Amino acid sequence: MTTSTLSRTEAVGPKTNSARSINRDTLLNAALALLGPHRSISTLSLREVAREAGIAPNSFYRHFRDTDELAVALIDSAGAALRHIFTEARRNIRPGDSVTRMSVEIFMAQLEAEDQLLPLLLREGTVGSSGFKQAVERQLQYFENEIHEEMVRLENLKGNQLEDARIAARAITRLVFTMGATALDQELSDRPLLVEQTAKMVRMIIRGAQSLAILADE
Amino acid sequence: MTTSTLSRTEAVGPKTNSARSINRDTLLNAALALLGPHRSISTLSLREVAREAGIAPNSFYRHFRDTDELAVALIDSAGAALRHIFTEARRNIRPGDSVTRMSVEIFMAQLEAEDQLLPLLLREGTVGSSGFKQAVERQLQYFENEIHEEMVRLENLKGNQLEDARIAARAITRLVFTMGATALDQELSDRPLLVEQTAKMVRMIIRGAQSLAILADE
DNA sequence: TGTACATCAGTGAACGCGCGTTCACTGATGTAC
DNA sequence: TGTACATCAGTGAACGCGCGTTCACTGATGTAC
Repeated sequence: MTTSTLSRTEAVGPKTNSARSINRDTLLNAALALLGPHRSISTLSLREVAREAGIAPNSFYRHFRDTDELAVALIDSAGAALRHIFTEARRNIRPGDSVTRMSVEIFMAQLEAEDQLLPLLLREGTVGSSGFKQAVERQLQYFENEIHEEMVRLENLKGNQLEDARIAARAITRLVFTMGATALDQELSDRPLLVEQTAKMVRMIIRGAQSLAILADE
Repeated sequence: MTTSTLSRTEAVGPKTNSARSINRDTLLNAALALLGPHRSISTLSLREVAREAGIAPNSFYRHFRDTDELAVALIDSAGAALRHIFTEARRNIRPGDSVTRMSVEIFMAQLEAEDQLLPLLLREGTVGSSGFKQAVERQLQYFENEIHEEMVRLENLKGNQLEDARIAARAITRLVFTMGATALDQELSDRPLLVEQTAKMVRMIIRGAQSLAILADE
């Protein structure tokens, strides 16, 4: 996982050539530092990122073919961060409402992460080159699979059936990320409300999926 | 509502000065023509739009202060298109599943509209200037209100209660637009499946909201 | 341990380009007397 | 109906700027003999 604040040209001395201190991560962090609610990945310029990273513009090419390749790498980093959060969430699962819990955990992680990694996944997923979009879809797929797996596991225990658990998982995925992206634009004081709302939405979907499954059984 | 193909400089003769044929709509349509799945509003340049519209770059300023103002106008057009679709959908409502029906109607309208108006509402809503974002939120709010109203109306008839119908309406809104935006990037042949999935998601939410309401009653 | 060489991440200078914005202008249309 | 004037949507030329990309380069590091 990218840690978002690497040493970045840590005063090895001015103008030290070939200091070997710059690598792909340095550039990714520089890009992250430039992003924000009003700034999307696709508007980042090569020169800008290079400037932020403290290297000459043409040095960028030593690490990435172009800014699109950097964008994809950024998304993959976000995916890694996501995986990390899942692992943590699993560790603290209480039985009963763990899907909701996992989802909300992700939601909150989006809000609290000091880097802007996670929001990229949905906020930016709908615009950009096709390579970039595919990278985003790949990561969302992972989220979806995790949620699905967890739903099936829990519902097997309970003896219920879930109709189209996969569709429910997909709905949850999209909702959580959309709400997360929305929340980032809101006042800090509104966030607890949004967290609660999102949890409710997730519960509705799960409950609805169960209910429809029971109907289908009869 | 913007009709997406106005007469656009309809051969009045070459170089006819002050032909009065160019207006805000002409520029909006030019902008629309440039947009597509890989092109977001925020990347449109003033010169590009002017070129597409067939006017000199500086003439742009006669109609809009800058491209951001044009972006907001575009979103408002999308809102008008949305309202139109709602009116149509209402006209053909069958009792029983009309919220789902309305939602899916919107979803399909997104896919079929030859102009790219509707997708803008969610696809682009998460990036851009704050003025732009607010414009998007305003239009989504309208969608949400319509769905909410319809849910309450129907459920009153049925004698059920809906817990947090507003939250359910919000969830439906976000889902429908996200799925619509996703669908635009997929193969045409995959779309029927996505329509069905989206309908199911909406049903899950409605059903879940009902179910949670009944629980809360007991 | 030395020497020769390949590799690799960095450099400054330069290119042509599209951009947003400004300027002073033109000529058609609408309005007042 | 004429004349004078204001308004308004268009114009071409020019500006300075940041951009992506290229070039030939430098000098440190790693490897072979």
